Amino acid sequence: VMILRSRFLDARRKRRNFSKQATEVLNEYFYSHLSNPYPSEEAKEELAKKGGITVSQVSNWFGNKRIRYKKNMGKFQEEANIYAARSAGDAAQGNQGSSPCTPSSAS
Amino acid sequence: AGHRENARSPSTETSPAAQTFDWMKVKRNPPKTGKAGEYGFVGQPNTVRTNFTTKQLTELEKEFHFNKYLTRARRVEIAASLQLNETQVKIWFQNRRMKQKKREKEGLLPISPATPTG
DNA sequence: GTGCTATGATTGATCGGCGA
DNA sequence: CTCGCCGATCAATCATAGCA
Repeated sequence: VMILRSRFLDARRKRRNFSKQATEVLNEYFYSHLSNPYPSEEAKEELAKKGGITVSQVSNWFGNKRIRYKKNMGKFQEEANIYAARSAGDAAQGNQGSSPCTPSSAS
Repeated sequence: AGHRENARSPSTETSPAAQTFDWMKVKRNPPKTGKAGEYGFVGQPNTVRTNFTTKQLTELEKEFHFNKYLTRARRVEIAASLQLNETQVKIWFQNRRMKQKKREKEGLLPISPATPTG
């Protein structure tokens, strides 16, 4: 390696942390669907809108979150508890029957 | 489309907050990029993501501008020219196309979500 | 001003589904 | 049945932000 790495370093890498609001919405969904944190395209759009970020950013967030969560589950137990308590009563844990929860606010 | 798993680990249920769901156990097979002619043995899985050189990327991009899709013949030429696998060239073009699509999509409505009566 | 962790973005390559 | 493409995702890494 050495060398060559001096790419102009695409300014793209320039990033800024998401707002508290965005993180809140994302984490809420993630832990509310910890059994299957794979939001559909629609759900992503909804989350993007609520968090004031783009759909791609939502996808990136979930991608990173999933990988990092399973790589260090212990590190997220705290967060898991916090958000789990907030939604307490959603499709999250040993929920096989899956309730017909469809709070999709119809306009 | 994607995974549809939802199984939970049979054991380890003492923790109420987080079991071990199936998606957490998902593991990807190691890359079979059988990279040869560089180091080590030939045909030995690299097990690591290949790092394309600037030259290779430049050539690939140039070709991409020429045509978004490759023909078998063209692919063989490029692969040999850049010393890459045909599969790598194929995959690169696929990822490239997806990237283009994403770019077009983003530079279209991220600024004006048209939110009437928010 | 230095060192480490947290986090968003990038990207080569994989997975499953489709169609030719 | 094989092969390329698409869409989504994985997994490793880059580069920066944030904190002590």
